[in-house]
Amino acid sequence: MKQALFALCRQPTELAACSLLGARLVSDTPEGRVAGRIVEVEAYGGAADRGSHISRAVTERTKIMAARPGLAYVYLIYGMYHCLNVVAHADGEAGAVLVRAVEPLEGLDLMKARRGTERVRNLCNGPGKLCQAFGITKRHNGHCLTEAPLYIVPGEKPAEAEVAAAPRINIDYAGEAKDWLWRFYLKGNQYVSKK
DNA sequence: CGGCTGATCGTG
DNA sequence: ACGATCAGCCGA
Repeated sequence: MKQALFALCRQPTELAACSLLGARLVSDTPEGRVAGRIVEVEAYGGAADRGSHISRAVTERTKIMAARPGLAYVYLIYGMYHCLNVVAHADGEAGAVLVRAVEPLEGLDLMKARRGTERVRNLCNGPGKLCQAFGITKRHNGHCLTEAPLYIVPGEKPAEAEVAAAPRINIDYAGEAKDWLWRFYLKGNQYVSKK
């Protein structure tokens, strides 16, 4: 079970990204448990991917992208939101998968309270939103995602026909890499962040 | 569309 | 030390 996530994350980042679709993300806190199904991800690679944090420089913050597959890379964006990534890459490479959207399954009331909305579709349909709903902060940076209190249970890899590939969002600075089809989501799923 | 917000990182 | 930048979200 734990080996399953490690094996999934130890392959080229874009393949790991696809394979994470359908997996279950669980967060336990003193306030309760929330859980959901991953429905949208983006792959961010190593030196060759100008959209990726680590391609600019290997720094204290970004070096985790080259660390052990299966760890969480959580960072603060725009001063107020967090983004959850899963370190994933082939041996000797670097990369991480951004979890962009989740379909809420468990702990809906807690999610609603944390998010300040009653609309289920607005709870987890964005990387900052799902971190808010799941209580994910920089404290989870470096945490191993096979372990409580924040963990991922891989599911069946979705059939290729159910997966859509698209350019990644908000990386205009990434040169030619901005056109790479490294965003993946489940076709027709209503909890995806954008159509 | 614009405002919010602060860690991060290159520059001096 | 300083300033530019930013893999978002919200409300109008």
